[in-house]
Amino acid sequence: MAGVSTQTVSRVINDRPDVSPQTRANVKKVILDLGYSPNTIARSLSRGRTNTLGVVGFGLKYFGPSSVLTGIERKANELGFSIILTLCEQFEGGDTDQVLLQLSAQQVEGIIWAIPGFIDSLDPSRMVKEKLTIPIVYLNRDCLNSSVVVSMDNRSGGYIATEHLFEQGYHKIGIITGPKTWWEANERLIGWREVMREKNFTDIDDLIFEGNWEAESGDRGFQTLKSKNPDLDAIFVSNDQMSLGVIHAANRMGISIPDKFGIVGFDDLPESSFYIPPLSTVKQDAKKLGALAVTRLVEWIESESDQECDTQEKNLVSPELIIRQSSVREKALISHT
Amino acid sequence: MAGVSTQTVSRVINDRPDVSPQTRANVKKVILDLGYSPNTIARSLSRGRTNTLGVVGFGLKYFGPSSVLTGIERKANELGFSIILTLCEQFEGGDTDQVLLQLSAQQVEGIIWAIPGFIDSLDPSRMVKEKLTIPIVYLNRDCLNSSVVVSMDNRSGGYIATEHLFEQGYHKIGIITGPKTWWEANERLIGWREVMREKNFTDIDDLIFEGNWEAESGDRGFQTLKSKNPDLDAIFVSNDQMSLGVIHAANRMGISIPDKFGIVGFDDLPESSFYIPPLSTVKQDAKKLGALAVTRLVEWIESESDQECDTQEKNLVSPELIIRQSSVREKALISHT
DNA sequence: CAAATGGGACCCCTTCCTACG
DNA sequence: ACGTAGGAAGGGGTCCCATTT
Repeated sequence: MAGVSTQTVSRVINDRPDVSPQTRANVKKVILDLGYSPNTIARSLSRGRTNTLGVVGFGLKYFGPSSVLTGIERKANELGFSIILTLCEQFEGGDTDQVLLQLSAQQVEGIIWAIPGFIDSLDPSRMVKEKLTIPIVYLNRDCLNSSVVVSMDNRSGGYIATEHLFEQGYHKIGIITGPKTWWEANERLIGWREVMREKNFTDIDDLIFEGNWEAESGDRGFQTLKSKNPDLDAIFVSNDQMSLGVIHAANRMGISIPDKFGIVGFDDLPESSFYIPPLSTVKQDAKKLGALAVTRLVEWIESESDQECDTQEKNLVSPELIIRQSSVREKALISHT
Repeated sequence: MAGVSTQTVSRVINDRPDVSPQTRANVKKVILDLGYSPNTIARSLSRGRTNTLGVVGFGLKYFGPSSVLTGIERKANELGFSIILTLCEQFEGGDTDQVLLQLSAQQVEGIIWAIPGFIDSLDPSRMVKEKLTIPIVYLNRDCLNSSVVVSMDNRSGGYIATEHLFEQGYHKIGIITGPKTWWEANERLIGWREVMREKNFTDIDDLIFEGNWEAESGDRGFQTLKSKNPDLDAIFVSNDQMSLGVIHAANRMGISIPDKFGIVGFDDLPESSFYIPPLSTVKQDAKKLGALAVTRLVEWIESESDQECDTQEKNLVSPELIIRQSSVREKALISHT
C-alpha cells in the first residue's frame, strides 16, 4: 500500500509469525499514521467467518427481554462477536421466516431466537429451519423438536412462590397468569398447580385469572378473583407489573397487605422493592440467561465438527425467591391501611 | 450457476429491467429450488454499501433507552437497514474510541450514538471522530461541536412539570435530579430553575437533591429535602423510578399525596399509572425519538453529496405532561391512564 | 439500433505457494 | 534448508462494456 509491501500487512495485522520485527514495526507505524482499519466485510468474505450473531427479539417493552439482550450483547462482545438485532413486535405470521432468511443472507454464524414461546407459535417454519444450516439457540420456550433451548425454570419459580405463600400461613392462593398463549405463563401456572395439588385443592379453575402482563390486568384480576372467592387470601402473580396492579386494587378496596392478603410476584424489577409494601418476588437473572445462550451458541459454532445438533439440549436457569414484605405476615411493620 | 447464466442472476435478483421475462422466470425458479440466497457480505463489498447502521447504547436497564432502541430498530428495518448493536455499560474511558473504530471497520454506513450526554464526557475523542467520515447522530445530549443531535426537550419538560405544580396550588417546590453529570438531568434542573426564578425564589440550593435515577435515592431525597425544608409541599422528580421512592417515603412518614404533598415524575413508565396514587409525569416518547434519529441519519447517508455536516442541527422532541393524581389536589376524579 | 446476454475487471482481504536472501 | 517477502488465486457479488440477435 504505502510504506513497503502489500499483504505483509495482512500478516502484521493478524499477528502471523513470519515477519521480521523491523518490518512489523514499520508497517504498524504506517497503519497508525494512516488511521487504517481493515475492512471487516472483505475479511469475512475471504475467511468465511463473520464473527457475527443474529438476535431475534420480541420488543424491549418489558424488563426481562431487555436484560436478556444486555446479557447477550455483553457476552457476545466478550467472545468477539458482533450482534445484528432484529425485533419482531407484532405477530405477522410467516414473517419470521423472512427474518431468518435475511439473517442467513447476512452470513451470521449463529442465531439466538429470543422470542418467547407461544402455543400458537410464531416459530420459523420447519421448512426454512431445515434449509438453514446455521446453529440456532432458542430462549425461554419449550423444547419440542431437536433443538437447543436455554430457559428460565419458570415452573419451579411458580412452585417456590406458591409454596412460600402457604408456608406463610395463607390458606387459599389464587394465580394471575400471563396470556395463556405464552409458554412462560403456562410454566408458572404449572408450578402453581403442582403445589395446589399437593395441598389437595380440587376445582381450582376459579382461582385462575389470565392477565396480559400489564399492571391494569393485575387490578382486574384481583377484583375478579376476590369476588369469585371471598376467602381468597393470597395470589401468586406472574410478573411484577401485574403485582403492582394487584397492590393498587387491594389498596383501593381497603384490604391490607400482607396482613389480610399475600402477594408474590415474578421478575424482581429494580423498583419492586419500592412498591408499597415491598414486593416478594421470584427473581430471574435474565442477563445470565442471555449470556448462557451466547456461550452455548458459540460453543456450537466453534465445534466445527458438523455434528448436527440432535442433542436436544435444554438448559434451565434457576430463579430465586426474594422475600420482602408483601408476603410476610407476622410482625409486619407497615400497614398504613 | 446452475440453470442458464452467470450474473444475469444478479439482474434478476435486483430487479433490473433488461432481462427477458422467460429468462427471469427461469432463473427465479432455479433460485427457489436451490434455496439460494445472495451473500449480503459479498454484495456489500462490491457495492460499497452495507445497509447497516451501528448503534451504541448505554445499557437497557431503564425503560427510556429500551424504547429508544426499539424505535431505532423499527425505523431502520422499515428503511431497509440492519442494526449492529454495541452496549457500553461502564465508563471505560477511551474505550469508546475502540467501539467507533470497530463499527467503522464493519463498514456501517452511519452511527447512532445513544449514550446519554455526560459532563465528564464519555464521548469519542475528537481525534477519532475526525478521522472517521461516517455520519454520526447523537441522542439526548448537548450540541457542542458541529454535529447532528436529536434530543428530548428535557428543559421544557422540567419547566411544564414545575409550572403545573405551582398551578395546582403547591407553594414550595423542590427537585430531585438525576446524577448531575448527566446532561438530561441538568436540563430538567434548568427547566425547574426557570420556573423558580419566575416565582422569585432565591436561595434555592436547599431545594435540590441529586439522586441516582434509582427508587432508593428518591426515598432518601424526600427525607433530606423535607428535613431541610419543613414547609416543602411538592417535588418535581426527574424520573418515575425515583418518584416511586418518594411516594414510598412519604407514605411511610404519613404524608398524604396529593393532599399534603404533590409529585410529578418524568418518563411515564407503563406502570406509573398504577402507583399509589397514580403518578403525574412528563411523558417522553422515546420510540419516536429513536425513529427520528434514524430518519435523520438515513437522510444524511442518502444525500450522497458529501456536504459535511456543519449543519449543527438540533432536533428537539417535545415531551408531554400527563396529569394523574399525584399532583392534583382538589377532589380528584379517580381514573387511571 | 433496440433489447437481452455474457465477459471481465474489481471490491478488499486472506491464504497457498513460490522465490528470494 | 531456513526465515522472510511477494505473486496469484479466490471468496461472491456488481458494474461497465462488448457482444449477440
